[in-house]
Amino acid sequence: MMERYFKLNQVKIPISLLEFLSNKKISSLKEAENTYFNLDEEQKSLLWNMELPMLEVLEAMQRVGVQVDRKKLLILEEEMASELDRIEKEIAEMVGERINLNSPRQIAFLLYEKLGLPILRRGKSGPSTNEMVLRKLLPMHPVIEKILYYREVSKIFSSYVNPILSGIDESGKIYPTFSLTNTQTGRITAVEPNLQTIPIRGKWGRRIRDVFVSRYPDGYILSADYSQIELRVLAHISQDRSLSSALLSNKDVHTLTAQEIFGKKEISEVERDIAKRVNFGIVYGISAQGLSEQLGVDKASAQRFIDAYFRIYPGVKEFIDRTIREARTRGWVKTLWGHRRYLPELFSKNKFQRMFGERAAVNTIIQGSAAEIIKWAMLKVFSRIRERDVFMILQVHDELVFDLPKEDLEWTQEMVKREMEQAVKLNVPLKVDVHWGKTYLEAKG
DNA sequence: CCGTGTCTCTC
DNA sequence: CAAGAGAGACACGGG
Repeated sequence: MMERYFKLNQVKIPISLLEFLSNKKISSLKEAENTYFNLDEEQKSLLWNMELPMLEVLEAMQRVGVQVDRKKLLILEEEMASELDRIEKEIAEMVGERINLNSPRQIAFLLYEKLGLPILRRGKSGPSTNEMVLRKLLPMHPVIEKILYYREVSKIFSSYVNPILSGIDESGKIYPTFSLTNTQTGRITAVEPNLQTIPIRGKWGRRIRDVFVSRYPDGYILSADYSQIELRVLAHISQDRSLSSALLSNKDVHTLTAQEIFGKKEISEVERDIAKRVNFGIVYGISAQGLSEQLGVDKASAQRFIDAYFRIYPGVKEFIDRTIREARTRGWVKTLWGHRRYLPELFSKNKFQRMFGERAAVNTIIQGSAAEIIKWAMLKVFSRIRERDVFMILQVHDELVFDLPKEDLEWTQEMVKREMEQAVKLNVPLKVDVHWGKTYLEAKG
């Protein structure tokens, strides 16, 4: 699609950016002009100091592309194709017929009609066969395990192996497209391919990461990611004392939350995992319903976890209440640097819609402010690498990825860590972990 | 061909 | 049912 522009003193402003900042669809140049002059000072400052400069950074990243080891990927393609073929035959032998394993409907017929397994959950168009359900059915029939494995392999094969192979140019690179204006929260998105969702767990997923390499013969891929950036933003905005002091002293927040929730010092892996999910839940705008699903416990127990959380972190509770109150009166929320999200859902007749609006209000402030911090960091880092052989190749929400010659390794890791950690000043420190290696897989620690 | 639903991957 | 933000493959049904 052609990008539309609004011209102001020789500067071409993409209309998408005006739409993004004003949360409004713009259909004519006249409307763009009105919208621009109706932006408040904070939003104009965002446009000129953040979004327009970011456009240049993203355009540079798109031109630079990402180097792929084509030979490695071709080997992987063959291995996966024969693996898929093997599983398909095994399943056919087991159940006596060939079915399309990509079809949820055919899977459902096999499991619930033919094999008579219990229906644990229904969707809009029939019984569910999603991963959660299948895991519960695992002990009841040996074919379940194979279906799950088929899905794991075929997902990666069709989403990554084929698209990446067909996207490679003569120099062995792929060129994802980044968008600044696609999300409600200010995050950046990537398409064709979506390199923000490259698998990380599982053996086949790791093999995909292993095909992304440096463009320099002896070069490195370097990855720098913020540690707990959303919790740090939450601590900063809410000013909650326990959360802030935990992050100040670099404690493991999930363990600390677990210690407080369960009221003891020694925390098991399971207990820490529960606390971790509660911490995430807060960032997502928690509900007892949602948390109970995540944890596999009843709603009352989930509610008890939430209550316990708010007793330990009362500042967070106040932040959430204040946010929803303000959102209801103004109809919108804003991030630390002033990006707005309008929330008409808050005034819906539908209860779920209203609750959704409340969760989105909380989440947008946290996720959106974190997105702004990374943008500031990208701008600073970009200005320092623009005359060098170091390339910024990806942004994955809390992570920046670089491709660099061997001799720039020390300079880059030191510079990136400093610029990211000092990008903005919060009430709690920002922490960045840096890893590097010959491939993107190695660069993830 | 296109929209909708399901599923699965990321942060 | 339904925890936030996304991309995208695939099946399927309507046109």
